[in-house]
Amino acid sequence: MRYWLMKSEPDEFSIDDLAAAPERTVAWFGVRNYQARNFMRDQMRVGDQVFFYHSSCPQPGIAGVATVSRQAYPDSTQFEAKSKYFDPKATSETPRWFNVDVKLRKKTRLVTLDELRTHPELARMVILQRGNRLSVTPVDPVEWAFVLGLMKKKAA
DNA sequence: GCCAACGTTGGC
DNA sequence: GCCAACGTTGGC
Repeated sequence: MRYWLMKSEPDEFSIDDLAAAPERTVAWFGVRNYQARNFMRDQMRVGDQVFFYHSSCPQPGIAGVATVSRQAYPDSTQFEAKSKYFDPKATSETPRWFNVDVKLRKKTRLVTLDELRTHPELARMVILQRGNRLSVTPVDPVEWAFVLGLMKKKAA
């Protein structure tokens, strides 16, 4: 089993939206970056654990824990001409973009980006590296456990 | 709204 | 296959 961090802009889709979704599950469509796609398509398996991260918002940070509930399959929005995720080069025979389904396990307190940065144990987290823009990144098991510990504490 | 970082595109 | 131009991300 692997650990991941997945970014979402709360204006688009927040942890509360996930909590309110049917089955507390959502198709993680719209990823249009090859590296992120490859993580989803080639490495994510049902049962993998996911940090749900709020980006591009006043308080960026990890807002909850989710799990991969369905293995990668073609992202349907790539075929929808009116979608902003439409890809004219994709066909149903040779889809280009894939997504997994993600199910909420629990909303947690917001562990902010600022707070993550204060811990030397997390200095190597991909999300904390300068210039990092990947929306799907692997999380080291030791880092995962450390962040879970932070979630149980009060905000710093 | 700025801008650093980085991915993609397309001319050659 | 190089690389300049352009687009996007995302923290600040």
